[in-house]
Amino acid sequence: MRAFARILNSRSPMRRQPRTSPRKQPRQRRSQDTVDAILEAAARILVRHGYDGANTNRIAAAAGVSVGSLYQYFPNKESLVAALAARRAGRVGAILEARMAQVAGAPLADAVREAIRAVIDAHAVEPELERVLIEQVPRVGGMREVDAAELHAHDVVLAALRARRDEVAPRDLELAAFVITRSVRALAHGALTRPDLIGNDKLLDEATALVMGYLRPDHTVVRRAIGGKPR
Amino acid sequence: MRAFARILNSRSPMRRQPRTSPRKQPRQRRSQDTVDAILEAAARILVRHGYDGANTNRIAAAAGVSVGSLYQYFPNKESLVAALAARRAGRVGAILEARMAQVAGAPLADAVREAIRAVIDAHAVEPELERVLIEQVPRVGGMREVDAAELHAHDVVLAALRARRDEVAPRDLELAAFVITRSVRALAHGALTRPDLIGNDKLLDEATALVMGYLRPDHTVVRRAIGGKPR
Amino acid sequence: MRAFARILNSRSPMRRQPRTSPRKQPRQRRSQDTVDAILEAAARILVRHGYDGANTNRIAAAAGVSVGSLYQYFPNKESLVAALAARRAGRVGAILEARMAQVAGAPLADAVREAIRAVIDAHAVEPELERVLIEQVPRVGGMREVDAAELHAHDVVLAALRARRDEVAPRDLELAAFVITRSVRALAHGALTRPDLIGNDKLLDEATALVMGYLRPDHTVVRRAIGGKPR
Amino acid sequence: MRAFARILNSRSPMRRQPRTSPRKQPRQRRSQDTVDAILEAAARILVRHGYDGANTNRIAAAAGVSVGSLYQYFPNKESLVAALAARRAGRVGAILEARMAQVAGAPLADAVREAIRAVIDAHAVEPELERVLIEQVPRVGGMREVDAAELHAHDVVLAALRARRDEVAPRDLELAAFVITRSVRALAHGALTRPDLIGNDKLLDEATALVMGYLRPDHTVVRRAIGGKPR
DNA sequence: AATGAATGAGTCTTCATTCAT
DNA sequence: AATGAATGAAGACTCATTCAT
Repeated sequence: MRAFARILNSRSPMRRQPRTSPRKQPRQRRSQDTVDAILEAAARILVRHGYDGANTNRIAAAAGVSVGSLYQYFPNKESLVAALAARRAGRVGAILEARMAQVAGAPLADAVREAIRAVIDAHAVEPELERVLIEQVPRVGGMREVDAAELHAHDVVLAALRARRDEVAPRDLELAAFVITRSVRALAHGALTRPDLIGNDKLLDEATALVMGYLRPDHTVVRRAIGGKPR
Repeated sequence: MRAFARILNSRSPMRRQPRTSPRKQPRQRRSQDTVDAILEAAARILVRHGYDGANTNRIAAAAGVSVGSLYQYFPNKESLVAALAARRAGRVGAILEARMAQVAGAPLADAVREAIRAVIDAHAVEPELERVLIEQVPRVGGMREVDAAELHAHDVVLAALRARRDEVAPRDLELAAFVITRSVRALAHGALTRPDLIGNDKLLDEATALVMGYLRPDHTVVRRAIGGKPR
Repeated sequence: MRAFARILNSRSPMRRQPRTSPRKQPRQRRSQDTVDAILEAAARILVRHGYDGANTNRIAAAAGVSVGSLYQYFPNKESLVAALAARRAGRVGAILEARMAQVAGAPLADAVREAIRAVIDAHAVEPELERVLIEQVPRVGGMREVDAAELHAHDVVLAALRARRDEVAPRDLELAAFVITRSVRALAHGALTRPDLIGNDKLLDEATALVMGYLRPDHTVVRRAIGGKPR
Repeated sequence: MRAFARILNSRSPMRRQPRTSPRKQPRQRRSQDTVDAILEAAARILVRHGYDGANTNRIAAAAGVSVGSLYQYFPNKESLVAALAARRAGRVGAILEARMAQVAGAPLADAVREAIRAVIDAHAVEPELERVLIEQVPRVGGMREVDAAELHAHDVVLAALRARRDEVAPRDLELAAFVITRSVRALAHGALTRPDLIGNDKLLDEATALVMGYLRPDHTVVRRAIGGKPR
């Protein structure tokens, strides 16, 4: 009963908010391979055809499995995007957290710069997929996993700010974390469409200047050492 | 003949990129009313049901016209979103430009603050619709109009930066415009989901601090006069 | 939003009980023709392939219309059966009521016989379709229309019994109506699978004897005048 | 290869009529337990979700076995219903036959009453399952087992009528058996939806009156002793 | 210009059944 | 014997779009 199963999911009139979580955990080895193949294929198709151009049959075919298998593990099309997004968000979060730990003792400017570098790099791994996910994730709905990841980044930043409470100007650290997280992410995403910002540190320089100027307004940024006079 | 129509439109493998511009300009007064009714209905439906839940028949019905009439003025579903987005972008751009002109002679800090206020306010007029558009616009494709609007904002900011070339630290003004435009927009959008930032100047304070810190690293920001010692 | 629309329908865990009522009333002449064609085709397909073997695409094709048109007037497959059943039930009810009116003044035995004849005849018009409907109707769910028709028959019989209150033995007339309605219908249906009972009055004789024996236990039935001694 | 399998089975254009008999007889004790578990689960699922909502995977899961095991004993979904129906029919038949034997020497009126009581009672054991089976059995096809059971009831009644040939009015005893069997079954089924007829002898009284009036039109029924004058 | 009936390709999703392990 | 992952044909249903009226 297709209709029946769906009934359980609806919440708001705006969105049907279908369960985006995987249907069942693969237990056997074979299953895990299947799941991986499906996810890889989904990423590929998504990149090549966009969300609307991707359909579950196509994805299954590209994965070399039957649609049935796909639906064995993913309750619907959206959950595929959700899984991909969750995977990605997890990676970004892990990278960020690791780098933050590394630079915990470094001077603020260095720490900020390295953290931002981590975020930019993390977002640039699979830029195509990244872009599709950015576009599609919001419409796929609640997506608790992704939200959780965003929150995670926010928390990591917040923790770092608290640890350096006396070094930074903003008093409302929660709000500061929001401002920083949002801005840096926006820049990292924005870079995806600006080829001139890829492969060099230009964006990193600017983002660092932006955040440092915010955290330490009295701070003098050395943007480009090369022959530049201090600004 | 849907498939057929698509073939004519497709350019990249990724996206079919159909024409998003209106089909024909309404000339008579009655026509203009019809177009407005359709657009209002589209906005309403989009807000209430999301892009996927919106269908042209439903929109036409909500507008009190027949589907046929809808297609008289809009070549396809996406063009509706495009029109809405263009309309909105136009408004934001106009507001920004006007405010910029007003504060052209004001001190930098004031100018920045007022410009940001304009952007935040402009984005908060119809927050629901705003959110839907943010979510859907990217997937609707190129959307020249919207891109144009974004570009317009960018240009306005760039022009302002050039006019104050000697007052601001960044040397690559184009890049600076990118950084500022992106960041502020991200914050304005982010506010949409944070009720605590609506109806007060908290976000405005922070955004101003962010941008000013970027433009004038040596600048001392007065965030909240309330008992705060200068940072 | 397919899923969305469905949510509204569910009631018991047992059955999704989708709306079986037509989707919209055809207004134009063309529409009515379409609806008729669909219904005719549905009957044909149902008879030839059974409920499970019938699919909406096939029915639409047989009707010479597109699936879309079918769904314009019928929300789902089941509603087709419902419409057919309702139509049929309506006819049977009308015939029964008319005949009842005609024999209102006749002797009880004659009235009973004629009413039963009406029922048997009504059920034998399209025996194939009849059989399919009998089989499928119960599973198609609540089917208010059909229930209503059943109720109608029950009411007609009950009214007749009340009018002849003093002529009939049973005291609980409502219960008697139930017994009679059920039994006669069962016999009429049963005849569908017994070729030997078609085209003659054998079943009519027996059913009349059954009902008369029930209503007037003291009554002497003349079953077949042919050489039979009174029973 | 579902389609393929069907080709092998199809006989009439109307129905594919797959084999409904169990696949193999369980020999070991464990196997029998498995079969029982499956049947119980099938009954449960059928009652709770209806035929269409029941699927073999679900049934297997509910039975605590794998689908594979299910298919080890039942060639297809329909055979499950068939098995259930056969089981039930067998029980009803056995009860009827036994009761008939008991009242073979009793006065006709008593014999009839007791036989009917047996039928009503037998049908009321698991009313929910009963209803599902009534609804679904016809569409599951020929169902030899069930037909056989029906036939069995018919035969038992016919035999009894023959034994009392001189006591009963109808001359065509085969036809009389048909009339009686059908009517009583219809009433027993009908009672399933009338709560007021459950748990008392009302229906039994009426059914007895119906059958006795048919068998002995000259017979005086004593329906309710309470204050009633003989009818 | 408007209407709204008609279209039909396309999509998601299910589930009976098989078969490698 | 049992398992349960995999299969994939099949079907219900939607909705952007067209076009006769």
